[in-house]
Amino acid sequence: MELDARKMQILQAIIDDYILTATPVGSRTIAKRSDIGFSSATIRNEMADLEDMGYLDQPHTSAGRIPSDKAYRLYVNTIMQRAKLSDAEIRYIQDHYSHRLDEVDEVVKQTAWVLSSITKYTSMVLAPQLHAIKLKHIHLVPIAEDKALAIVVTDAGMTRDSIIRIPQGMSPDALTRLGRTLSARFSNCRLDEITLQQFNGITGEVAEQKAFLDAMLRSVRKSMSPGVRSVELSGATNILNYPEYSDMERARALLTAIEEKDMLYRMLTEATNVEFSVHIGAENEDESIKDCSVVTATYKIGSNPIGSFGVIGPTRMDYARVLAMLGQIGKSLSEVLTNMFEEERK
Amino acid sequence: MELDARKMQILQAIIDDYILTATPVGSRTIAKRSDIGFSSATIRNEMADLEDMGYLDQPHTSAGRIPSDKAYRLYVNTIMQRAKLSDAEIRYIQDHYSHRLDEVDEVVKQTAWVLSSITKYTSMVLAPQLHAIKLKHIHLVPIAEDKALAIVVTDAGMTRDSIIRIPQGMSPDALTRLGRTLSARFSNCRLDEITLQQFNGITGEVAEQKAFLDAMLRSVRKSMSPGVRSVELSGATNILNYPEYSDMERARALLTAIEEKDMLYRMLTEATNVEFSVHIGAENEDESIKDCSVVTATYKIGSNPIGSFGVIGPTRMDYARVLAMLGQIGKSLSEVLTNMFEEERK
DNA sequence: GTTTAGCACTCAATATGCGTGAGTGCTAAC
DNA sequence: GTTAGCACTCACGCATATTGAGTGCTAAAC
Repeated sequence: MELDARKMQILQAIIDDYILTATPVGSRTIAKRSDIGFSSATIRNEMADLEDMGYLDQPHTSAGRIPSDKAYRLYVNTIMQRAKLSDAEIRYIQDHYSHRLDEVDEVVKQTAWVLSSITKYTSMVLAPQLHAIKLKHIHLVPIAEDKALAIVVTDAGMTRDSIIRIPQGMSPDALTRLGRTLSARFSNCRLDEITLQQFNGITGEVAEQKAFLDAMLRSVRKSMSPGVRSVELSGATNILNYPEYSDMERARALLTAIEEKDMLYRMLTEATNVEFSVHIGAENEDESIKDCSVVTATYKIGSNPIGSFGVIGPTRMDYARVLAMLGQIGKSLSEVLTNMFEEERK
Repeated sequence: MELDARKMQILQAIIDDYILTATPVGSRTIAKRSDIGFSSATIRNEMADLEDMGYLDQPHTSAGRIPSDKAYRLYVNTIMQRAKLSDAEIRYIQDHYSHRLDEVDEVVKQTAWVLSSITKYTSMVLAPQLHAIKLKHIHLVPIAEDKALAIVVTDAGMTRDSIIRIPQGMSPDALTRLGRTLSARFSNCRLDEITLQQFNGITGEVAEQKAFLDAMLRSVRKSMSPGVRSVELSGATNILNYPEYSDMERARALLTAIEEKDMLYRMLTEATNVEFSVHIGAENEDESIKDCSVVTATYKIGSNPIGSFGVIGPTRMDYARVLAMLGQIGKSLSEVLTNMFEEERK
């Protein structure tokens, strides 16, 4: 059987309607639309075909049809065109990034909030994956007899510190010098590219301090990589607004899975590799969200994709609009972060 | 009417039963308990009295009685005795604090998790309110032409840093000296006690840098006070397990209010002043949780109460057990934090 | 005077049955 | 190929019993 233009048109009409109403769509509903020139009977025949082809499902014999995952996939891949946001929407997004945001954490939280408030879905934002960022300086500041503060300043101007234990007998002076040596050696290296082997390049006074350097590197790296818990959620309860989750059991299962964050972290990390991603229903790896869709986008600092964010919602999501919104928010978010770091840098 | 021993006994039986079952308790149910020597008719009479006195409510004429807020208040104040946790429970709690926890954030998150997993309620933990902690050192480290890192080391060994802009023309040397002056002046002061006025005490080379100092103080203070967003939640979906929230609308309203965190922050900040607090139903200020109970406890670093944590659940909460659990967790939490800082300190 | 057995009554919750309407598939005519 | 028409299906809503847990009251028993 052929998926001809008319079938396509009818399928789109069904998807459009179902996204809006969440109720199975009947042939008459479609026939009544002004832009369709066929009777309900004809449409019924086409719908039967579409069902055979796997694009439509029927909850029970006397109900209308609902689009299958396959239909949404077709829609996203070939039918859909990127929606254009209204001026008001664009302004809404920009406004929420216009006031001063000092901390990365704040920006992340703000993004999650804006995202869920504008899409009305559950949003998630992965904090910037800073280990991919380049080093600029390492300062070692003694703060106690056997303790020092390792301060890492990145290419992008961001700093992180962590407390490390100093080996016995190392003078504050030696510490400062060590900091300088390390800075010179690793300036412009990515944090996750520095391995213990590379310390071999540094000889002389540092050579004996392998264990110390190793501990330091680990400590610094740990403080830079935010880990599972750095997924910021917002609007989790939006889920409860969609009729597909009016069943308590389902809603609870989904909310519990989301609250866990593990899965989200995995998905978002994965998603950092592609500018946009759309996972529809059963395409999702994780059992607990096989009846949801997940749409993500990335954000950048400068031109490096450094994190991702997205929404979780029912499969009858308005993909076109969501993608447009993600695009716009990604733009604003990238700008804010880039400015933030540009400013630090100069 | 008098609240005699028998009424008390019956009331307690009703509360016990209702906490367990969440269904209105009838006179026969109570009469069947082996430790009650009265017939259902007698109990019915007493129950009518208790209802008149405001300790019981009746959802409708042909239903049993449920305890009122007033009854729970009486229970908590006079009837209840602190439960004793089983060895297994105590071990469960201790085990979850036994492995290495490096960061305060980790400890806070861990606490929230343990709390909700053991109580099966929604838990919340207010991050340590560090502005109440005493300063030890202030380091000022230049990191760029016009930028420096202000590192604050507290009495308790914790460090925080923030980037500040250096006034034009200040040499790295002057900066270091300024750090030393400030350290000497404010060592052992509480961060929230340092005001701009006190800078008057510092004259000489610092005198002209008022604006700079002010900015620095503000910046440091900001990085120390965690703010509204520092309420860590866990087990929000536990709420959905309780039949009192099987109504979607109610559940959504409550979850939304909790997700907001604003209210929780207010309550927990308040609660930091008292070792334990119990707010039953309508005793809560906030409209959205007037049918929940909130139980909190504080935790300490050394002997200073520095934060609080607690659970939100239905009013038919098992207060005795919850209080015992909060006590035990508070103990472990305080120990971990105190050790963490003791260790840093030495 | 207090307690209890007995009984009539109430009312939410559950089950039962029926009408309604949205929707289908099929067939025959256009 | 398209469409009108018709018989059929089935979830949903509604009204009507049925049930049973629980009450309050009264009168007898202790």
